[in-house]
Amino acid sequence: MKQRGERVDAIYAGLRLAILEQVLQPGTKLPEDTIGEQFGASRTVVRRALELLASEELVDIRPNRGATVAKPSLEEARDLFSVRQDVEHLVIRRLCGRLTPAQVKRLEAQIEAEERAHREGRPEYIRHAAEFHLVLAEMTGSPLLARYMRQLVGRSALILGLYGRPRWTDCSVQEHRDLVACLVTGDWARLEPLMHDHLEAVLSRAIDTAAHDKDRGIRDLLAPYAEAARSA
Amino acid sequence: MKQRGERVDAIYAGLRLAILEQVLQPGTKLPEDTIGEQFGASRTVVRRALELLASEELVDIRPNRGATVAKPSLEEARDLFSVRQDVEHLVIRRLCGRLTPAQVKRLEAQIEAEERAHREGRPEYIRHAAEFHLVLAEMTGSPLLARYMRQLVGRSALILGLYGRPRWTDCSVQEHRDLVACLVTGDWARLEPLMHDHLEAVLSRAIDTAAHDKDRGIRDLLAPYAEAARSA
DNA sequence: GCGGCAAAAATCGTATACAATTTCAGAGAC
DNA sequence: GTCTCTGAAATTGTATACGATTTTTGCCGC
Repeated sequence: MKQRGERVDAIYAGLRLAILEQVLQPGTKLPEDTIGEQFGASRTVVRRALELLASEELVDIRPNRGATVAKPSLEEARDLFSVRQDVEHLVIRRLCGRLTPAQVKRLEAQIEAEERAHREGRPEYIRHAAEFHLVLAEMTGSPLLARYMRQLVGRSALILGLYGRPRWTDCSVQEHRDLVACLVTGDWARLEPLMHDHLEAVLSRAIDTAAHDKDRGIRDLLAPYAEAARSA
Repeated sequence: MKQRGERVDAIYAGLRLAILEQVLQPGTKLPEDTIGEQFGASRTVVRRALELLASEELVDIRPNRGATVAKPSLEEARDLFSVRQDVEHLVIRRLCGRLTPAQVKRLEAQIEAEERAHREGRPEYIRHAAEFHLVLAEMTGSPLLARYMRQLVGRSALILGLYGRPRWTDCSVQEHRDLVACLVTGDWARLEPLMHDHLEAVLSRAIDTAAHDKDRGIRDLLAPYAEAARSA
């Protein structure tokens, strides 16, 4: 028997990817039996994987009612994005003007991969774009910051899948290039608003339009009742 | 049978407290059987509790070798403290000049409890002092920031227990009062260095003296060998 | 048809069983 | 005395069993 927690990791990674790629959509039930059957593992292992995902808030476990893919509210989304803004700010403050040549090369390679996928229409470009931010965090040399960023990026992806518009990363590639350029030259004055606007464009715009749509939706739903009340 | 994860929480909370109060010291082995016996629960439940603690990095789980109370290295300690500095900075930036009267009252009560415990020589004053920072984070209204702070504060306590000097919170009470005063008046210029120095005094000083001691320890250990080499 | 209710099915929470791995103690070689 | 090796004990990782809870189903009165 494979002893180590290798199995847990496999299921964890599989589910995580499925969630982030929106194969498993928010709200989907995740019964332990079914998943275990799929992966050829017992509930014990599946349970552990689900608990790991819950600790990243990618799945929601409610006592006695099982796990579902997390479905963050707009409020939670806004909280997440505001914290992410702050943490990304910390990251670039630590990196600005301090990148080694090797790091710059790594970042350029990352952007390269992103651009290629984007040009060829492959959907991985989203993952590459997200990874860019994770790589930045890792370059701070702070395991904690990297850990936080990993969670933040993961949850951001989930939320964008929920509320976002399809065209949410149109100009990501160029913006990432600009970010690296400023990081290299240490141009903090330009870097700071660049990152802020970049994230704002990708994240907040998505949920703001979602919020607008939601309001409109409610208004539409209420319209008939209002009319009835008026004519009564 | 009690169905809900209530049992897990009980064991989790119990172990967490024991670790933070240094009843269980870093490095201590935490066998699932023994703990289960103590709490009257099966390994399944204990395991889950240990995994929760591991996700906060209060215990260290190594595959097939069981769990031990975490024993962060000096490097990890420095990383933690630098991130904590940054996160505390985010917290006060969000709160400065925005506290409601109710919040101020809550903070004063917290400091009151801390002072009383301190004056009466009860060791809970450490917990109260730590809680002060957690309460601040919760007041931002950001569940994420609060979560991060909870982890950071917990791990800080663990590390201080490991490396800290006993007199580490001598002036905590007064400093906390000053912090609240600045938060109320919105005196950012004074607040920012106040918080920074407060944390620096409590956290970094502890590990810096530890690092110094450690170097001295190594030198002492090497002294005989050096002497032998010299006389050879 | 259609809400309400009871029984069945599905699913979860915990305990226990067993195999795999690690740890430890003691015997034997040197 | 110290080192190494071997087998037993301790401990973990996973599977399975079973009671408890939730969800679904099917039946009934209306």
